[in-house]
Amino acid sequence: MADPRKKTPGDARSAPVRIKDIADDLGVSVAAVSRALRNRGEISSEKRALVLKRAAELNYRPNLVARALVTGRSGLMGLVVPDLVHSFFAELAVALSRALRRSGFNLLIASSDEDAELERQEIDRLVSRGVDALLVASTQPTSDTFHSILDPNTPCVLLDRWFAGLSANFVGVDDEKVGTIATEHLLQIGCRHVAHISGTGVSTSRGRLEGYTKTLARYGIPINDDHIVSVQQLDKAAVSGGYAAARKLLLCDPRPDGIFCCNDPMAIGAMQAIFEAGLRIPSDIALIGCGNLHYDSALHVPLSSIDQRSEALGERAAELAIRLVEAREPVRPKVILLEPSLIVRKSTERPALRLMESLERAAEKVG
Amino acid sequence: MADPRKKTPGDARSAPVRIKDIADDLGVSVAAVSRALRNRGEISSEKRALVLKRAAELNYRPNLVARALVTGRSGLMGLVVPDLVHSFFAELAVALSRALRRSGFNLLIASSDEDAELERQEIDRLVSRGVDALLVASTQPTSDTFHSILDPNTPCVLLDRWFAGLSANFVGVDDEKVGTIATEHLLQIGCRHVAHISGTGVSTSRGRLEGYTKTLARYGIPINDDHIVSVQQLDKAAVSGGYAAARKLLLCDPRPDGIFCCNDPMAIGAMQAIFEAGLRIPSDIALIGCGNLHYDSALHVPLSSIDQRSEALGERAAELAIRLVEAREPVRPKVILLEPSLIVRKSTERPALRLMESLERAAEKVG
DNA sequence: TTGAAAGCGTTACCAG
DNA sequence: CTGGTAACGCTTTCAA
Repeated sequence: MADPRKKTPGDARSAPVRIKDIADDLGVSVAAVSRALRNRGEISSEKRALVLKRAAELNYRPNLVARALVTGRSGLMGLVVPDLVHSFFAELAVALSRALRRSGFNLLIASSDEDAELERQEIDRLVSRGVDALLVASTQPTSDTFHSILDPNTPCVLLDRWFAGLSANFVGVDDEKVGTIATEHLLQIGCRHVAHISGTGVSTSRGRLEGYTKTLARYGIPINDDHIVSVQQLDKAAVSGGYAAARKLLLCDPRPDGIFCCNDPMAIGAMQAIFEAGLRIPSDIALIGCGNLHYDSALHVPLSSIDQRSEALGERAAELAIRLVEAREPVRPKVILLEPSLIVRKSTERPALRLMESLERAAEKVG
Repeated sequence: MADPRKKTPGDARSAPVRIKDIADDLGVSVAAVSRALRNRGEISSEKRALVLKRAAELNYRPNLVARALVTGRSGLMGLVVPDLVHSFFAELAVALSRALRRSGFNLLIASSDEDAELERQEIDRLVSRGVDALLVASTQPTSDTFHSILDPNTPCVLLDRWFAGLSANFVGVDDEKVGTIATEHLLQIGCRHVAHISGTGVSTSRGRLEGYTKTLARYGIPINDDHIVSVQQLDKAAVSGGYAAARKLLLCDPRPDGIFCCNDPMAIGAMQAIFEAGLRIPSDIALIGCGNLHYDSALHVPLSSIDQRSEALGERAAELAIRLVEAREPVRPKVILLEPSLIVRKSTERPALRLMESLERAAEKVG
């Protein structure tokens, strides 16, 4: 007798086994099998054992699509980032994916290419796919456009970037502090003319710029507008953007002796420009980036950076997203601000600092 | 009048709008709305326009989960890699994701952590989720274990790594050629003692090793077993593995004057070991890796590498996977081998080579 | 404890 | 061209 569920007569592929198949096979109801399989609801332990055994034999795989349709929960989370090629977002995606897996969620990743409209489409699509929550490093220009995109039924966590005035879930670092730490570090190693290569449009750039200007002010240093250069494509063309910006800075008078870059790829571009100009790092110009990417320490000159804690960020975001999904009712938006930290490498190591370090090391040994 | 579809009485969230809502609203059948929305089947253009307009007004989003259940196609592809933190796989994931998006697919990414059992579980789960195809850089030890994992109804494309004797779809580079190009390059720049830091267990390592030994043989150079060091954790701990392996190599007599590393992270580790030993690259030891990662050119010494064409690989794999999904019947397995290419950077630039290059450049100008 | 049956939102088949 | 309606595989209520 031919199996009516075979796709095509000559096809070797057999249809996947369903709950009903197990039920028929065992002469019990589908309800019982469903309960046994998930170890839920009332069921005798003998029957459960029987079902489990048969399911294993038949290599039964639950159809998660069907389950999602009836339960209204897919076990999927959606991640939207501006550019997955930018290592910070790749690292973030990895951390998120890891953390979510532990709770049985899978991650659906979409790139917006720093295009607000494309981001809208991707979010729409993820919502259509029934993701239980959305995690997005948004590229929207304003809080309004962002809000208009969201689906009221899908909880959302903002990553890395936030919007003024928008009450939303957010996980990221304190960007003003990022700017403060970096700028202060450059000042403390003796830089007199600290420049900044900035991004545009997003909260991270604004916050870091603010940390930069406030710190200079606090140190009584006048702000030189020429020493602040903005790069348009924050992530997509960061390296070339940083390169171009640094070249502009090198023409300034006075020439900067320290540059704080909005992110590490920009710093890599800047590094290249500095070398091409025949200058040395850090002796002529000290350089610090932001993101603390995995390969920073292996760069031409190992790059000092501000750690944005991509791993912790992923964990905390996953945690928060899961809590939102679990909550039956809407929950008050939560903001998680992680502390950025300074990672000193060769690109900002000046003799003075090296001296201090060796003193500290000596002190450690003594203590 | 209370909407019976509201989740909870006090809840501001309203249930998503369905086809049925539009149908009721317009006084037409769900079938008509469904057809209009997808622009399929017979339907008058006036009615279609009407439906489309109302759908837009109501901000209708198709429920892709329901659609997947009935059509048996999810529009999802599953990617399984050993370690997403390894840049090669991150770059591959990005390329794949990009290519798939153009055809309306989303990508579900899972990491196996180089654990065969975990890989099995992840594949199971992706199949459960109804992915239309699987793309996997497998960590299984043998062709048999791999085959036993697969679902007969879900087409699969092997990425980067393949299994002897398994007739399957595969997209990757020709690994023996990788080994040949790298080894030959080191010989041609004048290395007399070329060592190899190898991986274990997977086809890529075996192929590259084979290219290495065959090339030495072809040049009439006896193989020195001490000059071949294997690293266990191919991707998870590649940097530290490369570091340890290089340290071992530095103790050899004769000491290698050129090292071909199985991948770039290993080369980064090796680079560190070489510097720590007070040696210079490339003058004391030339170094070449494999993968041509984005940041290679910004490293301490810009790293020569064999390009594995992660972008093209993603593209071709996406293409192939889509074809498999589209095909109604099983299609004969296809193997796509991409040509690896040599990327020369400072880590293998020897005076002799520079001379040759300038000669070539001069020749070009003349020609 | 058990099983029958009513959905979940969509598509696809058929009869008008 | 149109509109009922039966699936898709599963969970969950409800009555036995």
